[in-house]
Amino acid sequence: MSERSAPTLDDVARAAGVSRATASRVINGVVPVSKPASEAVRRAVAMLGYRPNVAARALVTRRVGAVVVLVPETEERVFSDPFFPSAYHGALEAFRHSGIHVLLSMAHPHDGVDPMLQFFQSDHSDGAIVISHHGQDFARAVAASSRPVVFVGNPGVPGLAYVDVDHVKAAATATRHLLDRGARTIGTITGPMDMSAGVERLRGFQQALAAAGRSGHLIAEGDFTFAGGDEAAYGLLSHHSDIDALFVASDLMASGAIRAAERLGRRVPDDLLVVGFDDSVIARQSIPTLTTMENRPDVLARTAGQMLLAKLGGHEPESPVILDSRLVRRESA
Amino acid sequence: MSERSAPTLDDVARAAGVSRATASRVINGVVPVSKPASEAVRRAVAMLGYRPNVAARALVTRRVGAVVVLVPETEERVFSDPFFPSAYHGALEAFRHSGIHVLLSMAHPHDGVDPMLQFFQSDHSDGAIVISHHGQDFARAVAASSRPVVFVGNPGVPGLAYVDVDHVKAAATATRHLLDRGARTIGTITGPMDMSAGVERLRGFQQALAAAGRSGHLIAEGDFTFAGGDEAAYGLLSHHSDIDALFVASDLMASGAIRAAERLGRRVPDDLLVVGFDDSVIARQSIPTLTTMENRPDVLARTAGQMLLAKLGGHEPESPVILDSRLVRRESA
DNA sequence: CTGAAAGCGCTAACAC
DNA sequence: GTGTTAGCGCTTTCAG
Repeated sequence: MSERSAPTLDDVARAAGVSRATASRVINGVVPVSKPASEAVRRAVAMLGYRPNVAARALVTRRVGAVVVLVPETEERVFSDPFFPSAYHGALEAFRHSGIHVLLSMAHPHDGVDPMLQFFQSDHSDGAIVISHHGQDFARAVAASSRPVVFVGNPGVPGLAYVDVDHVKAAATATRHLLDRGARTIGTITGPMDMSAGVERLRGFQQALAAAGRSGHLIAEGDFTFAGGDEAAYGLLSHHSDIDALFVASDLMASGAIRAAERLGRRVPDDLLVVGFDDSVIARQSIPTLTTMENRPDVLARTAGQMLLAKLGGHEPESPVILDSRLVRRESA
Repeated sequence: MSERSAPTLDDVARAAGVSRATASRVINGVVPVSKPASEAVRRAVAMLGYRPNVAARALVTRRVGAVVVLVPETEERVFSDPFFPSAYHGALEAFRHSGIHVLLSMAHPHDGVDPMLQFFQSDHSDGAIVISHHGQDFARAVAASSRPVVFVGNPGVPGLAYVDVDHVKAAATATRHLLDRGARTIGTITGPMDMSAGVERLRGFQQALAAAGRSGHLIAEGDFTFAGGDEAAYGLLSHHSDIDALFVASDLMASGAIRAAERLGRRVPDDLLVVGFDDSVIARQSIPTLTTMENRPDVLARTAGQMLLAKLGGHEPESPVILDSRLVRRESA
């Protein structure tokens, strides 16, 4: 309520009996400054309760001290798939001792990604990590900014930095596991076809099947949600009663698929083997527990954060960074 | 990559053949400006791809165009209780057509609330909505800022604006419902005792019991998490086998309590009546479905947002705003 | 090691 | 209606 405006650097300098330049130096820890001067400034800062004005500072340094995690998915989805909290956590970790804040921005159910884009392009942040983008438009729009961006997942646009999992290989591993378990007719519930993770996991599935001399045409497209997995599996299983195994491109969808199977009177794993993807908490909570491919959103995002940090420091990180995945065996297959 | 720095207002003005002031006027939609001038400016903006520099603007207007939702809980909790997404959604709605961005900030599991506080006090935002604070320190610290703040839930500090539910009344309603259903021995799992919602719901419980001539001493403190509800209920029920009804201060805890009851061989609602609080998605998904007290985090946060908007506009909103709650009957009681 | 001075890009009086 | 002129609070050459 005290309407006397906040103390400025000038006030501090005056109170400390030094120039504004010197005060600035000690506050920013810039090297050459004498002990008495720096102590006087420190005292003045404490006494006045001085806080640097970020706008003024940003105006000259072109740095605001914050980065943003851009998730072009609706809040509803962000809050319902454990992938995102984990990823956000990883991002937070990367910037933990950097003095840089990590903001989170998601799409509005009605307004879509425009506000996010606008926020980012208004230079409220020094850079961005993009997680779970669809298509290439968003990637392009984000990359058009003058600030550095790192993607989690291949943006499909040359020259943009990203971290990713080897989805093709991971999906092939999952599919081979199903074959090894004696599956004869394997279907898949894919991720969205406008996401590289969706497309590549499908490709891995098909490659593994082709390598085994099988055809991989039992495909239903999902959207990485529980309901989407349920629906896709229901359609696939009711049209193809001979399917005895399913590779599902995410755990959340896999648990939806299991529910669909139950509705159709098929038990997992007895009548139907299921392998998911992500090894998220859902895989452990599901009944039966899910055999799945490891995926570490926290590591992905942390790595992306480190790459972004490098870029902010003027270095160009190696890109892409591709993480490996391994099979986690549980009850469902 | 183009290293030529971004166009400034000066560039726009020059390209449009007007002064910087006029350019600024049309960009900000300030009234008096001639048609030809405004069109020339608009063209120049489009041609140059001009974007206002928010730092420079903020420096003079003292407005950054963003508010923040401060949730002093760990990300883990924020992402696991449906209360928060709903609240965030409400906040978003309030600012939807205001041109003001709504950021989300939560506590770090290790670093606690300090980074949040620092972020807010660094004036990265124009104001804040605080949701789910514990104790009074956080409220005080936030309120010490020069920017407006509105709380969801009574901050317990005089003079601070807030929206809340009438927890006492709601808890009493829930408890009376249990009595009406013939419960003889009613226990409660409370929220944290450092939160007003926790304290007041307990008070309502006790008042209702006292009014009915019963004693309300069967109390276990919970922490609004699933595991906390499970644990608290387990302890309470195993020490007091005569308990035949439970008022649980949140749905998430109530579903934990049901799990505990099952472990103790008691079925809900046959052996044990349970009333939750929040009417969240959990109440509908739970088995059995939960009888609960309505609570609308989205409405609470939207209202808080409207109040904050009023404050930003220089008006002082009426405070507190107290919302009513009603019983939602389902299977558990 | 320190101070003086020049802006960063923008808005807001204030004149015209 | 429009241009001129001050700054907003800070960092950063550049001299000393």
